[in-house]
Amino acid sequence: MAGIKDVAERAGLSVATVSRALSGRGHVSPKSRARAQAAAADLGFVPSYQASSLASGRNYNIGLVVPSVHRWYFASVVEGVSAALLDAGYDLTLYNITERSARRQSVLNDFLLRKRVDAVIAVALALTESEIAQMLAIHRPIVGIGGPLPGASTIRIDDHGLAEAAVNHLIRLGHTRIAHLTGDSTYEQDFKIPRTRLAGYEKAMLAAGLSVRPEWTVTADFTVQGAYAAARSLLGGVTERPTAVFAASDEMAIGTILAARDFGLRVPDDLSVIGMDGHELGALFGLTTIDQDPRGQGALAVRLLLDGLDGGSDQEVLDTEYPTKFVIRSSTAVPPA
Amino acid sequence: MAGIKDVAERAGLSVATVSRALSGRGHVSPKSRARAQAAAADLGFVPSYQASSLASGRNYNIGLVVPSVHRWYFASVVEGVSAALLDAGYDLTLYNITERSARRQSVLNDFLLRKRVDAVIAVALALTESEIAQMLAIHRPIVGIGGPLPGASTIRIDDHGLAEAAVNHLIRLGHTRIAHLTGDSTYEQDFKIPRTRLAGYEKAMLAAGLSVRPEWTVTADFTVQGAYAAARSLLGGVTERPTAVFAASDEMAIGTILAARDFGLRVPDDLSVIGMDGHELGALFGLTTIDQDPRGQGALAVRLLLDGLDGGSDQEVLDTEYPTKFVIRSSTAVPPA
DNA sequence: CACCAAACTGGAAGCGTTTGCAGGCGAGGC
DNA sequence: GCCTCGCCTGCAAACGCTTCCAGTTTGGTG
Repeated sequence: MAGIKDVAERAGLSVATVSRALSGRGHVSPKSRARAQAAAADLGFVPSYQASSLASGRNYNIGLVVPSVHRWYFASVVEGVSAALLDAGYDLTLYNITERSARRQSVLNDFLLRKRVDAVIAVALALTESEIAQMLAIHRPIVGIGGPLPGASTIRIDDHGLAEAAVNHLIRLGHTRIAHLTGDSTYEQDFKIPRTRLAGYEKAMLAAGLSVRPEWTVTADFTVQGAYAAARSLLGGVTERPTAVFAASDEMAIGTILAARDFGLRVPDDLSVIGMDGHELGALFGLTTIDQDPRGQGALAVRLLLDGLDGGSDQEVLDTEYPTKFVIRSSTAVPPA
Repeated sequence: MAGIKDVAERAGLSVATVSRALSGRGHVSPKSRARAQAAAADLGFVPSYQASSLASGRNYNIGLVVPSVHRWYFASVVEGVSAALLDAGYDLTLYNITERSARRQSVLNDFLLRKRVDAVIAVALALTESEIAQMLAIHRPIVGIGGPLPGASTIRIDDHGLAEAAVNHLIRLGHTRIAHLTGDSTYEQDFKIPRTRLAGYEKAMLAAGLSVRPEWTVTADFTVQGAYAAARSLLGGVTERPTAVFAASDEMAIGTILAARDFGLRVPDDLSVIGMDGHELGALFGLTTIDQDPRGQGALAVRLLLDGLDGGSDQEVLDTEYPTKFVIRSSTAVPPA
C-alpha cells in the first residue's frame, strides 16, 4: 500500500507539497501539482482516512440515526441523505435504532460521541436537551428531521396545519363522519408526529362543529398491515361507520383502502380516504395525499450541515418548514347520499 | 475533550496501561483496570476513533453496498446487518448506489479503497474479479449477498431451484397456463437473480411438458406499481389469460394480485399467484411464497465477516446457501374448471 | 530459600497524514 | 540595482492512540 511518502519520493517533492497538491489546500505550483497527481495515480495512492482525519480533524463522515429503514418515509430520507452525501464526497454512517433504551443509549455514547462523525442527522428522534448539548459541545452539529430537537436545527413539515388541511378537504366535500387513523405509541417518547397530526384532526373537526368520537380515532403501527387490521375493526365494527378516514401516513391509508375493499366498500363512493406522505404506491390506489418529499428533506439536511461545516463557525439554530404538495386523486369524493 | 493522557494522569497510571485497561487487550491488574475505568468515566473519556484506528489498523466499521434501500429485500438486509453490527460494536457505512457507472466507480475508488472500512458486504452487486482482487489485496474481506462474487464469499439462496419449486407447486395444483413476472433489466449487469429465476421457471415448465409462451413472460421493475402495470397488460391483454402467475418477488406478486382484483379476478379462484421473498405484507394478501429471510442473511454476513476479522488470517472463500421456507397461504389453488 | 516464569507496568516509537513556520526564489516597484 | 512582497517549498511538530520492548513485581516450584 503506497503512502504519501512513496508518492512524494516518486514525484521528487516533499510530503508536505504532495499533501497540499492532492488536497487542494494551500499554494502549489501547477507543475508540482501535476507531478504529484501523476505520481499518486501511478502508485494507486489513496490517502488514509484515519490519518488524515486525525491530523485535520475532519472526518468527511456524517451519522444518520433512524428508527426504521423499512417504512417508506425513513427509507426515502435515507435515500436523499445518501445521494447528497455521495455527491459531496462524504460517508454515511447509518444507525438504525429499532428498540428504545439500551441500544439507543449505547449508540449515543459509543458511536456518536466518538468523534467519528462530523455531524448527525436524527430522524424522528427526540433527543433530550442535554444529549444535544453533549453533541454540540464537541462541535458536532445536529439536524433533526421530523422531530423536535430543542437547541438544534430542524427540518419539519407543518404537521398540525397539514392534518387540519387534510380534514378540511374532507369536510368541504361534505363529510361529517370522519375517522382518524393515528400512529402507534411504540415511538411515543421519540416520535411526536402522530400526536401532532391527531391534534390537527381534532382542531379541524371541532372548528367545523363536528364531534370527535373516540371510537373513530384508532391506532395502528404505521404499517400497511397494521392499519389494515385497525381499519377492519373500524369499518366492520358494530359502531356507526365513518364516511371518511384521514390516515396519518400513506401506508396506513393504503391499509385502510385494502380493508375497505375487503368489506365490499368502494373508495371513494362509500368511503373517502386521505393519507399523508407522498408514497409512490399512492398513484396506484388513486390516493389523495399530502406529498412531503422526504428525499428532499434528507438532501436539504445534508446541505444545511455541509454549509455549516464549511462555514467554519458554529452555525445558528434554524427551524425550516419544508414545503409540501396537496395531491388530490380519486380516493376522496363527496360522501354517499 | 479529555484524552487518554488526562485519564492516565487522573488514574495515576501510564497511558499505556490505561489503553490496555480500557481496550481489554493485554494484561492489566484488576486494580489498575478499575482505576482506569473510573477515571475514564469521571472525565467522560471517549477514545478517538481515528487515532485508535490509525494506531491499531482496526476500524470497527464495515461498508454495506446496496442498489436500493426502498425495496423490501434490501431494506431487510440493511436491517439485519445494522442490528448485528450494533451488537458487535461496529459502525455501518452505507453506500446506496442507485445509478450505475460513474457513481459506482467513485464509490469503489474513493470510499471503499480508502481503508475506512474493515470489510464490505455487497448486496446484489456484481463486482468484477479485478475489483474484488483490489479489495482483497488491501486485506478487506468481502461478502456478497444475492449476487455472485467471483473470488469472494457469498450468501445466496438457490434461486434456480426455488423458482422451479414454486412453479412445480403450481403445476402440481393442475395449472398448465403459468406466466412469469420477472425482474427488470435495469440491474441487468449487476443483478443476475431475475434471469436465474426465469431459468428455473422455464426448466420446470419444460420438464412438465408445458410450453413457455413468450407473451407470458413479462418484465417489471421489481416494485408493486411496476408489477401492477405489467400484470394489467398480462391479464387484460388480448392473448389467452394464464391461470397462474409466478412472480419473482413478493412485491411483484402483490402488484399482480392488485391488478387481478381490478379486473374482477378472484385470487385464487380465477388466478393463482405465487411470490418469492417473505414480505410482511404477504400475510395480508394470503400470498403463497418462499420466505428467504433477508434479515437473517444480513446478520449471517456480519457473523461471517467478523469471525474472519477476529480470526486474523485471511479467511477462505465460502459459498453459503441460505435456507428458505416454503409458505403456503391462500393465493394458490387448483385452476378454474 | 533461591530461581523462573508469568503477570504487570511504563517509556517511547510508531501509525500516515496535515499544517505552522521559516527559508528561498522570482518579480515588481522605487 | 536593491528591497519588499508573495508565492512556493520543505522541515518537523503535532494529531491521540496502540503496542513493542524492556524492566519490575509477583507467585509458584524444586
